[in-house]
Parts: sequence; C-alpha cells; structure tokens
Amino acid sequence: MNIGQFAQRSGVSTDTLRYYEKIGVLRRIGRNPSGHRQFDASDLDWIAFVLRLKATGMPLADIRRYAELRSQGTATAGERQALLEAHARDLEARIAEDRRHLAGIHAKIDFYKRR
Amino acid sequence: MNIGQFAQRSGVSTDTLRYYEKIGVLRRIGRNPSGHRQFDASDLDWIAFVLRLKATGMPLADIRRYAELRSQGTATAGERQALLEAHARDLEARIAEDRRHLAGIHAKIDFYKRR
DNA sequence: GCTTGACCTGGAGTTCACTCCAACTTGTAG
DNA sequence: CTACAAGTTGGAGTGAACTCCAGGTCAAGC
Repeated sequence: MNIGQFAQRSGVSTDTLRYYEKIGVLRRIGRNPSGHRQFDASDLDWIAFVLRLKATGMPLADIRRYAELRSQGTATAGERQALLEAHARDLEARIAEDRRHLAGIHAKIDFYKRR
Repeated sequence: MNIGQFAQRSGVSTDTLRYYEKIGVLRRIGRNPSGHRQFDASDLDWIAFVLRLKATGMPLADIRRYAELRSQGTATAGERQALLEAHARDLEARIAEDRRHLAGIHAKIDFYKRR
C-alpha cells in the first residue's frame, strides 16, 4: 500500500509518516521501482501501537528506542518488556493524579454552582 | 513576598513566573518602590490552580482566557464555570481513554511474559 | 500526448512552553 | 564601603513534534 492509503488507514498524515521514518519511529519502508514507499499490514499494527504509546505521553525518542530494540530481534524482548512495564507504571500514576485533579476541578465547579 | 520566595513556594521558576505574567496567566504583579515584584498569598492559590489545569493538559492560552475572565469579576462566573465543566468532561474522557490504552499495554506486557 | 494528482527529497518554518542571556539596578552580610 | 546575591527588562535561543515548501519524478484518465 502506498503512503496515501497508509495515511488514510492509520490516521497519520503523509508528512508525519515520512518524519517518523526519518527519525526511526518507523522502519526504513521499502520502495517500489519508482521510489514510492510500499507499506504493509504489519506497519499498520506497528503505527497503531506507536499511537497508543504517544497518546499515553511517551516521547517519540522513547518510542524510537523501543522500535530500535524491536528491529534487533527477540534478544531484546526482555528490555522491551521492562520499558513497557515502566511506562505502564508511569501511566497508572498519571491516571491516579488525573483523578485527584479532576476532583479538585469538580470542587471548583461546585463552588461556582453554589453562588 | 518577592519572586524568589514565590518561586520556592509554588515550585515554578522565576523565569517561568515572569513569562506567565507576560502572557497573562498571572495578573500584572505589583512592584515595590524599587521595581521588584510583590506576590501575595492569593497568587499562591491561583498558581496552584494554574498548575492543576496545566497538569491536566489545558494549554496556557486557555488558562490565560480563564484568568482574563477571572479578572473581569463576578459577571463572568458563568462562563468560567462552563469552561471548567468542558475541561472536566475532556479530562474524564481522557482518563477513560488512558485506561483503555493501559489495558492495551498490559496485554502487550503479557505477550512478552508468555514467551 | 497532456494535464492532473500523488509521490519523492532536503530543508526551512511553525507552535508551544519555556529557558537563557546581557546589561543593568537593588538589597544584604561582613 | 564593598562584594555579591537577587532583582529588573527586552529579546534571543531551545527542544519537541510536526508542517510546509520548492523543485523534481511518475502514473492514470481524457
């Protein structure tokens, strides 16, 4: 699939896809004889996971690091697991913090309601 | 209290405090006869609330807007309430989304564990 | 065969939220 | 009185994550 179709299916702009390839978040995508990128289904799985990590606040540099480990094969699986476990812990903490902040905001809203 | 003490108590650097004043997130802070800013206790309450909004993903432009309404007195209370209610809804949605993402990340971790 | 739209590259520009700097003035401890 | 720490301003610089652009190639429909 070409970059336009891939952009449609992934919800990521073509410019951003090229940027992700450039910084190593996406593998070097193969080109067809005329130099156009040819994405495949596994790239869709990967970008979906990238978007999940991004949505939960992981910086692209860390995602790039994970991608690099991934490209090095099964030997790095332990390190990848540790990376995700650390991220999961951070995310759990952030959710807990967000809930406290939400309570604080609701308290302020109640203050306005009681006027 | 001067800017250094205020920075200590609020946990915000002096540079950032001056920046927040410049962009209107902080009111124009009064100066003493020698031109130094004099913060008061109510500024501490306000910056704590700003940090809460920021921590929950509100951009400084929106916080600035809230600050502006606040400076216009009680007439704008309804609009401020509506702003906070919208933000609370966004935050609730984001927490729900984060929990889904967290489940997805845990699924991936389990995949690594089952190797 | 020609136009139109999608693709390519390298690099410049943008936005956000700071962060740092130079040049200067003021406050405080010895 | 003298250091020197802390304050002032306006403006430049930074890092993250895009986003856009120029100048070119390539493929599909009329």
